[in-house]
Amino acid sequence: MSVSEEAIEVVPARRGRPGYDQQQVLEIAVQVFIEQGYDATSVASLAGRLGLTKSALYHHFESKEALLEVALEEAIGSLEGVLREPGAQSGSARERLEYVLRGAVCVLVEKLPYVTLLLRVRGNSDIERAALERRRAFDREVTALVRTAQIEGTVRADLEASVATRLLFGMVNSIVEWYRPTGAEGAAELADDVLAVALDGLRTR
Amino acid sequence: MSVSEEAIEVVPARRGRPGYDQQQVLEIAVQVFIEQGYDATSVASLAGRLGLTKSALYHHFESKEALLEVALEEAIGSLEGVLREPGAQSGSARERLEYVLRGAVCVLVEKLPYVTLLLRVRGNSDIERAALERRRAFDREVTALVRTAQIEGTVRADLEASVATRLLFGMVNSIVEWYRPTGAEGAAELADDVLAVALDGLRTR
DNA sequence: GTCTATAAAGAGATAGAC
DNA sequence: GTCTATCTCTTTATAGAC
Repeated sequence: MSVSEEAIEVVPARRGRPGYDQQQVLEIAVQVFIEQGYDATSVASLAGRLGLTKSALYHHFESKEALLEVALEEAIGSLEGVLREPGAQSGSARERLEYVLRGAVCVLVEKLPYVTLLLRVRGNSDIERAALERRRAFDREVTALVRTAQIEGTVRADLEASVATRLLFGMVNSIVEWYRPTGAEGAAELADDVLAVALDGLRTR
Repeated sequence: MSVSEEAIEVVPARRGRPGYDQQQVLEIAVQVFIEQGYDATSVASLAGRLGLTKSALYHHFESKEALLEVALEEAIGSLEGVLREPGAQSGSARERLEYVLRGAVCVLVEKLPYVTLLLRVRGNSDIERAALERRRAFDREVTALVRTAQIEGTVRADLEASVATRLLFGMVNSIVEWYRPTGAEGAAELADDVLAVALDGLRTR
C-alpha cells in the first residue's frame, strides 16, 4: 500500500501464454466473425482461435457484442469521415460525388475486415440497429449528392437518384466480397476501375 | 390393415390450428431467416412465427438446415437456369452477356427472398459450401462471357474481366438489399436501369 | 492476464400422446 | 398435424485460484 510499492511492478505481471492487447484481440475477433458469421461464432471458438480460454477473453472485452460494437464504430466512423473531408464539401456535385466514391473505396480497402462486418449486419440488436441507421444516413447524404449532380446536368437524370446511388454502392460494397490486398491492385487502381464503370460503363467507345 | 380401410380417410386428419404445407412453411422460414439471419434464428422462434410448436415444425422438415438447403436450391437452381436458356447460348458475347444480366435481375426479383438468403451464405456447413461452389461456377461462366466480349471488341478491355464481372454482379446482387416489389418499378425496368449504368455509366452524354 | 470449474439459459432435436 | 415433455449439447457469462 505504500508509495514505494507502486513502482515495483511497472510491466503488468503475466503468467499465461500470448498476452494480447485490446486491438490485437479485436483484429482476430473480427476476422473470425467474418469467416463464420457473427452469430455463428461462439466465444469459445473465438477464444480458441486466440489460443485463450473464454475467461481470458472476457478479461479483454465485456461481451461478445462489445467486440462487435467497437468493430462497427471503426467502419462506420471512417465512412462518415469521408463525407466530412474538404474534398467532399467543395467543387461541383459530380466532383464531390467522385471524391466520396473514391474515399469510400479507400476506406473499404483500408478497413476491409471492419467494413465487411458492417455490411453484414442485419439489425439483430440495438447496437446493430444503430450501425444500420448510420449507414442509412450516409446513403441519404450520397443520394442527395447524386440528385444535385443530376440537376447541375453532370449525371444522367433518366434514373432515380436513389436507384443510381444504390447501384453505385452495390458495386462499391461488393468489393469486400472479393478484393484481397495482394498488392498488385491497390486501392487507387480499384477506385479507378469503379469510377470507370460507374461513370462511363463497360461499352466500347 | 384391410384394403377398404385405406380409403376411409382421404383428407389427412387435423387437430391443431393452421395446417401448413411444406411450401408455406418454407416461405415463412426464409422470411424469418432473412430478417434475423439464419444462424441467429432458433427453431423455436421459427415455430413461434408460424404459430406452431417446434415439434410441429419438425413434422414438416427434417431439420433447420434442410429448410436452408431447399431454399438455396430454389435460388441457385434458378440462376443456373438462366445460363442454360437459349438466349444465353446464341448471339454475340455482348448480347449473351446482356441476356444473362437481365435474366439474373429477373431471377433476383422473382425469387427475391431465396436469392437474398443465397447471397448471405458464408460456408458454415457442407450445404452452404456446396451452394457457394455453385455460385462460384456461375461467376466463372459469366467472367468467361465478359472476356469473350472484350476479345470481340464490344466490352472495354482496360479492366480485367474478373473485376468487371464482380463489379457488375456487385451491382446486380445489391438489388436484394433494397428492392421491394412495389409494383411501381418492375423487374424489367430495374434490369433496364442496371444495364444502362453497366453499359453506359452515369455520366451525361 | 490466464486458468479451471460451473452456473443458467437456450439451442437443435426426439418421444409419444391425441 | 399438432401438442407437451424431455434429452443432450452448446451457449454466454461469472467466480475464484494462481
